[in-house]
Amino acid sequence: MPPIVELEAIRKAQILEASLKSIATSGCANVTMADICRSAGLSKGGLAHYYKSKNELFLAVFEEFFKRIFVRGKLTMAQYSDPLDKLLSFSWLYNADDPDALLGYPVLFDFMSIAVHDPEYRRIFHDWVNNWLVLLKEAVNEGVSSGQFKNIDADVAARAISAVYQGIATRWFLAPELHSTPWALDTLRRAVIGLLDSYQNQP
Amino acid sequence: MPPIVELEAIRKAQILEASLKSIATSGCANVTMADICRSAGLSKGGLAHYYKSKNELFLAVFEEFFKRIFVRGKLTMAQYSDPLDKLLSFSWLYNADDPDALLGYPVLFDFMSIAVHDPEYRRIFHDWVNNWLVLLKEAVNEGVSSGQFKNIDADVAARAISAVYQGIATRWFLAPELHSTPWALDTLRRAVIGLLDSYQNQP
DNA sequence: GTATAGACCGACCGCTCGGTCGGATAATAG
DNA sequence: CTATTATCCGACCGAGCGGTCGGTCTATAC
Repeated sequence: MPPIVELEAIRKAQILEASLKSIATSGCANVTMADICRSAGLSKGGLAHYYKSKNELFLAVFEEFFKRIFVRGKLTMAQYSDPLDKLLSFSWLYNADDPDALLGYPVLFDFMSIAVHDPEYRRIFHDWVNNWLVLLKEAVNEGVSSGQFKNIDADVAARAISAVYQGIATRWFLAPELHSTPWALDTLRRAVIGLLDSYQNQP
Repeated sequence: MPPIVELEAIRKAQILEASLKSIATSGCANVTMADICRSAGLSKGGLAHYYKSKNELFLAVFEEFFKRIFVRGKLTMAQYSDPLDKLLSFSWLYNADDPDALLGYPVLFDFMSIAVHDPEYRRIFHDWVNNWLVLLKEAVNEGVSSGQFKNIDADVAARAISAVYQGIATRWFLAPELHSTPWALDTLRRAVIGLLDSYQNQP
């Protein structure tokens, strides 16, 4: 019997954290179970006790990661009351000193490249994006209710804003020599405001 | 001695095309040399005669692919005379029936996930993006010269437009249930126009 | 004719990695 | 105390892969 009741939860958290770091450092294709064991401070058998296969482990890692990032985004957004501020509240995604960003992008790029060929991964991506869309949609609708935004289809606008975030992020992270953080923040703001204006003026 | 003088060029093209298809189908991490040999109609030794290692082959595949896509974009853009039309001329990127798009996105996602961990891949990505930026910049500058656009920093605007293309593309390809082609085209247009307006009104 | 060299083949080698399995340890149950 | 069960270890297995290498074939050179 386990000496600690929550041992399983603790171990799984250890393993997931170690896996996340390993994946972010080396990339999914290069990470071995041995790497993760070393990073987690467990043996092969010990790890196998909690996750039966590499695929099962990786799926858990990605789900956990997406959940974490989403929760953070939700909390950050909740700190703002103005709808536009809410829509622009994800600027920590373009902060080179942010540990979530530094870990997150390598993991996200790896994830997407697998999702191209794996329906289960694509489903996770779909659900994750959908969560963001719901969040953004709420902010847009707040603006519509308050009269700050007019005649905006919140669905369409949320999709657009979310996609812009992702595009800027991709460039900012993979080609930083060409895309500075100030550029990213300025572009985000202009694009979001430009889109909102567009929806209001040409519904 | 070779019976055909350009045999090497022909074989290399065969191999690159076969590799591209294999990568797009299975993903870099899953493609084996044996797969590519089968697809190219060559033996292992025959392939090794032209490309010494898997890494060398893959680098050649990606360079060739990026070149091809860029050339197409350049030619397509040249068919338009209006600067705004030029900036919006890459809509074939959101055409689900386009073979370049269908092959291209899997390859691009794979490439980016490798680029995260490989400086040489990142350099190739950097150069590729830069080519697009030059192209877009020219179009913006045409608009500035003609007076159609005013007070626009072509550098900044080109980066923004290019990033928006990429963001929409990512969503459109990986979560098509949430992001239809009409949405992609409409969002692209609104974002580009919105950005141009923003730069003109708040330089 | 013979010699030479490019083009290509495919069996083989060596290595890596994911997964397994018998066993050790320790805490609890009875 | 013994029996049981969760936890964890690490040696081992087997499959798959990239790359090699001796050999074959063919066309050119002489």
